[in-house]
Amino acid sequence: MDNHLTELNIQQREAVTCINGPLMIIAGAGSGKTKVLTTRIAHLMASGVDAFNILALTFTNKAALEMKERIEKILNITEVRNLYIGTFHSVFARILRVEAAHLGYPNNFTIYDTDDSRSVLKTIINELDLDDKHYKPSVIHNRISAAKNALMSPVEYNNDYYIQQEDIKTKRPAIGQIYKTYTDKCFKNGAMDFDDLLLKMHELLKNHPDVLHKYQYKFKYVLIDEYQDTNPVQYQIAKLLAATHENICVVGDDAQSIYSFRGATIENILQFKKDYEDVKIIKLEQNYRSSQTILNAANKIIEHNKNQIQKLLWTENKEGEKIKLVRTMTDNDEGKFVANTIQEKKLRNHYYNNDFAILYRTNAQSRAFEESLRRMGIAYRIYGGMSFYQRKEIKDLLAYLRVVVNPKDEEALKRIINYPARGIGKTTIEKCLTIANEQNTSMYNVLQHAAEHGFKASALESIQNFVTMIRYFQSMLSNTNAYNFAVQVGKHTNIVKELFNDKTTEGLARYENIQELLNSIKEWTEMPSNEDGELGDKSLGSYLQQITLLTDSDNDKEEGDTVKLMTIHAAKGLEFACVFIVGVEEMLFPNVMSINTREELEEERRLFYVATTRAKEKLWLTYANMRYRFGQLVQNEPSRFLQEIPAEYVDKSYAGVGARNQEAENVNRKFRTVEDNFEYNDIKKNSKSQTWNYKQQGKSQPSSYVANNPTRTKNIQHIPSSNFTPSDTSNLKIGQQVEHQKFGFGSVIKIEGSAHNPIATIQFELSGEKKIMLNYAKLRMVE
DNA sequence: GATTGCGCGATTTTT
DNA sequence: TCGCGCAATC
Repeated sequence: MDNHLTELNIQQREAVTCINGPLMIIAGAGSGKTKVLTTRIAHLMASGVDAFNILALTFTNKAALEMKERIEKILNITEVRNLYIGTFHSVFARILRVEAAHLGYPNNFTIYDTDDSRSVLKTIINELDLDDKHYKPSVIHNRISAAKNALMSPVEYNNDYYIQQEDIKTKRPAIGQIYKTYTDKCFKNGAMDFDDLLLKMHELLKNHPDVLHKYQYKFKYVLIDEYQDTNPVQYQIAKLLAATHENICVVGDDAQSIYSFRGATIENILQFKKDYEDVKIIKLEQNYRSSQTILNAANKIIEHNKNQIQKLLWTENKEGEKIKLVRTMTDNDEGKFVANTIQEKKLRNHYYNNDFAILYRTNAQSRAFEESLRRMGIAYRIYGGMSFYQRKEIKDLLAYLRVVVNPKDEEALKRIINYPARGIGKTTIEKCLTIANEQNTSMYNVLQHAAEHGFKASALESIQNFVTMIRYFQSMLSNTNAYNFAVQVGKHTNIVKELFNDKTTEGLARYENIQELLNSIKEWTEMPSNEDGELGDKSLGSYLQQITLLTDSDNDKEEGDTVKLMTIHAAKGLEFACVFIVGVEEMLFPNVMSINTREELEEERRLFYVATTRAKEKLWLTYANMRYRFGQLVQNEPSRFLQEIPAEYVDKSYAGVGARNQEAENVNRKFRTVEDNFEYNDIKKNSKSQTWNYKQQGKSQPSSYVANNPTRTKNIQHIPSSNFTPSDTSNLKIGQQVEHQKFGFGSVIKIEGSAHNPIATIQFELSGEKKIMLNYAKLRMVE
């Protein structure tokens, strides 16, 4: 332990060893923040603090995991397991699971992700007969989220004059009503959304002194990472938890606060000093990451912000190269320049793809870079986009698990009640919902007593079969672990089989995704737990709660050597040898949406600061004269931020129009043959099946690109035989060979549905299993 | 039930 | 431009 202390500088050591009382660490970019936090926790334990009494809150699972791993290197593993390290959301979810009854919630409450929340809102908006084009669920959700993060209840929302005026101005006066209905509905469904995890935690501590005391006593030491990004609820919770012992240590950097649009406020940093009289403040100002040039430039940039805590980052690192400013004609040229330059640097300076990051302000900018990297055969990976758990097939299977665990979960129920199709159509579902509303009960409860509600015979039978199935699952749940259970559900519902039979590229990917999900459940089931019951809960309910809080990157197994493409937001906390900040233009960066107030502009500047400080050795700033935006060619001025960097740190020789990417283009030409060899290597390194991380659902376009993949195929379209004439299918039999104009040849494996609307399930040779409505589809019987 | 076609809208987003 | 969501078709 002691030798870990010797590795620290004076300020870092002080931050680690000063264990009692309130402490605020202002940690500049690259100043060894994580090192300090982890060493501090290790030091606490070495000083005799029990792991069970330490709570460390982070913003991302990734940060939590990294901390855990680092502490494990210092301490033994069992001890680390007993620590409470996690995101605000995941830690609170665990506590709420234990304490749910105090709030009238079931232990197995569902956690709604953003999609679920929006879907609930959409239902409500339609029920209230409002126009969902004007009352867009995403907009409403943001508004409600903001209210929750500011600790504002629906009642307070509706009584707030200023808020009401705002909503009237935007012609959305019903938001308050929607908020109220939404809250009620979530409660009825036994569900909490992301914001509720914070809000309910606060409510729990605020209204239940016994519970508050329990956790105050338990968490004698509280640590909070990325403090500049906390919002008012998180702030209040931290304050409550730390009130007895006041052993609270927060780490943050006001200059890196970039999430104010999500309710985060730097106020919390300023308020901290007021809340705790004897607060100790330590500044970490030595930067271990960047070259002097890069760091000096960053310092100069952030100086333009009025609102900030004074500090000056310095480094002992080498001066390094100047920052290269690059102007290109178009956005496509920008893409080419970056790809060419990466190629050049790889060859000349022996960098790996992993050393490069391309950072942009908006996701839409990624395309030009994807194209040029692909053309050059450079393996890359895009971060952001659809997460694994948002995929349809994953959500479908999870929805079954959710309903079994919490039958009140209406969102999940609606998702699976007729998937795979089992004859419970729209009308039946509508009717259930109406009855549930009238009787103020859950939809599942209506299904359970369907016989009393006068459904027609066929619908009633389908419903009863469905309920029987769910009951069967529920009884199974008590006899087996989460993994076996999930496998059984997949089998029993035919979901797995259906995907298995779909031989299209997308179908294959979906099948693999399901397998991946099952694997992850298995892994989770087998993961060792701590000595404390709360973290050792291996039930399915506990799994579902934690899974919702995971994001894409949490599944991210290190995969190959790739150039990283991501938004600047996503890059926070990361570092790369070589960084390209692209699209450094007015209207883009700073973004048009954020140039109206000083606050907005300063946040954009902090964003630019964050981007700059990601670079260790080399930094390029690029901008284009013209680029396509929303299909229109627009001309942009270079960003105002560029002028904020003193000329002495910048190499402008690439910024002249004529000179633009000549050098890189020459290099490119010269090394073309070598490049092809590289391409081959990239394929090999990167061609392990990457089944998720697709940018958009259903598209077979992996965001991690495999160079010139020869196996990539378009779906083969069937060309109908010349003698194709539709047959009369009224007495189609199982086993009959048929031809479909599009799907090709196949054989009938099942016929269901009513007499006037028969549905045949046909196994096609090329297209997999399909359900065909015989009234519409043209089928030719093959002799 | 599943596929095609049109119209619309389009920052950032740790959970 | 491009992707999606919903309505019209098979």
